Amino acid sequence: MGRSPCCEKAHTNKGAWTKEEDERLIAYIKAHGEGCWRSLPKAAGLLRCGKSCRLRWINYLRPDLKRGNFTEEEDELIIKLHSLLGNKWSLIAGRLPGRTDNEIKNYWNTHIRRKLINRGIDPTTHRPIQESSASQDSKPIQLEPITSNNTINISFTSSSSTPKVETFQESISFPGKSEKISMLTFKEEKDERPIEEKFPDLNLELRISLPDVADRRQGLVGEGILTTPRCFNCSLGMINGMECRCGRRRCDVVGGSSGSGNGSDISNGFDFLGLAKKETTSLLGFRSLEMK
DNA sequence: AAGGGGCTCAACCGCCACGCC
DNA sequence: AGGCGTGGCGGTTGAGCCCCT
Repeated sequence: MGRSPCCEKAHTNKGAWTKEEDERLIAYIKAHGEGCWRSLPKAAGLLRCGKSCRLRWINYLRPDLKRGNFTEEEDELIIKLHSLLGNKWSLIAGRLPGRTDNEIKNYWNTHIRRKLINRGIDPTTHRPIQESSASQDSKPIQLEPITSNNTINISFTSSSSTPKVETFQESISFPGKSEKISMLTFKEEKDERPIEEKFPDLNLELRISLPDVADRRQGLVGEGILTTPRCFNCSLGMINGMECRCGRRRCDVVGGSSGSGNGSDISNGFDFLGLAKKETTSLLGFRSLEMK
């Protein structure tokens, strides 16, 4: 027995959305809010799968989407975030207001990959292509916090291993935001041991200062998409937990983020990538930072 | 003008995580 | 604890467009 289909495929439309379908979906979400995607198509009078409705809304119809070309700043930010996170498109999208994971994924595959290859950089490993293909002897790793306001601190410390390293300091700025990531990168020298073995008591900590979300929230309220301003945690997608300060809950959410709960609140010590879903600590799960 | 190849990006598919019962 | 339903994510596909010959 295979998996049961997510919806009754025999009675659903597929392929490109028509203008009328778009209008129906927008009207329904404006009236009733996002969420409960499975029942939405029927309620909205759409012959579409709930997933398809969700995708259409998130990737195309949301009012806070930024259409148009990526800027050079956004390019560089995507590259740096990708070097840090790998193909975690939703996390990357969470740091680019108005951009969707699908959009960034497409843009990466069509533009940035080629751009990096032209620069002689392997788009997967972010290392020079010759070096990358020759060996796996150096891994870019971020370490040691650079603490100040408006800065993401990324710590990577080990008390028991002291590899010989070259260090680089790098900053990632966020377009239209005051925050930036500062990090040091080091290259290890010919150490073939797996990362867990090299850093047995690995301590990963990600924090970020309060991003400026007022403009986005204001826009949604102005559009009539949000009935009340959401608390910061809700605006980051952390809608369903103790973090919520405005009482909003899943299915009570109207409009909002791409659904990828990213971001942080430095005052509470949330992980800036929204990776610690259950445990609201600032420590990241190791799986979330797995290196590809 | 035609057609073939490459590119773009919206949409789909399958899997996984999480919450609820 | 485990099954089920649902939402979310990343990889892939394919229609439409563009450019070159």
